[in-house]
Amino acid sequence: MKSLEQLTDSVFYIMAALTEPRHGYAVMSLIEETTKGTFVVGPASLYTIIKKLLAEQLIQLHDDSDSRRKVYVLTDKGREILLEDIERRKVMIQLAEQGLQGGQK
Amino acid sequence: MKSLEQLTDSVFYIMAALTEPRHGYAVMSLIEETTKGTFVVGPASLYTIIKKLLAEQLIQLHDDSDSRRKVYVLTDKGREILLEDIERRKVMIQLAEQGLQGGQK
DNA sequence: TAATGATATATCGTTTTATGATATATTGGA
DNA sequence: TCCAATATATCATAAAACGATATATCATTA
Repeated sequence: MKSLEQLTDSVFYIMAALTEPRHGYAVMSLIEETTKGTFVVGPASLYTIIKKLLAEQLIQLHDDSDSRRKVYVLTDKGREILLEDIERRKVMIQLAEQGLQGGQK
Repeated sequence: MKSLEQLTDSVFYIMAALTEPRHGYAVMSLIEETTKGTFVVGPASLYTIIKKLLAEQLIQLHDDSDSRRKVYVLTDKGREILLEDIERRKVMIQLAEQGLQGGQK
């Protein structure tokens, strides 16, 4: 994520999970659940990415973090970037589907 | 792409472009055009990925390749995997949008 | 016809990103 | 009290992507 122009899939999943305040472990579990185990973000990836997102101020520590759990949530900047990336991804899918249709001819 | 369970964005874009027979340079140009320069796959990434996709048999050399241009196209396996990944990505976007809506409350 | 810019493929070396393995500590049952 | 689940964290490594660069061809045009 050197420039955060585009989010990688892992980063996207994590940011999507942090549209609501959640602690790291909950983010991991949520991604695994919602993707039915298709996409797994292990602890190494998770905390590496969380560290970067904090540095980029796309997420922040939420109030009700205690010593045991650190709760994170998207910043406004984070929401904005997530929204932009959603749009990019929609176009991306559209392109692929167009291609697949065209090929059927 | 160690297991091709999920495609990275770059791989996805390239495979989407190869729903129709195209040579490498055309793939690069197409991605740049269709994403309005948002996403650029340079030659280094392109040919690295093409090499892998060939090895995994998700793309193949197309008939009308000559010495100058190598034309590639998705294999059936490639189409299948691209389709699966489109579905994954749709769910992914849905999750993010749900989160953003919920947070608005 | 020589030069130029666009087309086209390719690789080397490095950076960036992701992950497996592992460590550590806490909490809530059985 | 033992164990599984919860929870965070890092190290070392692997995988993925990319900048820079090299090389060659083709079409245009000066």
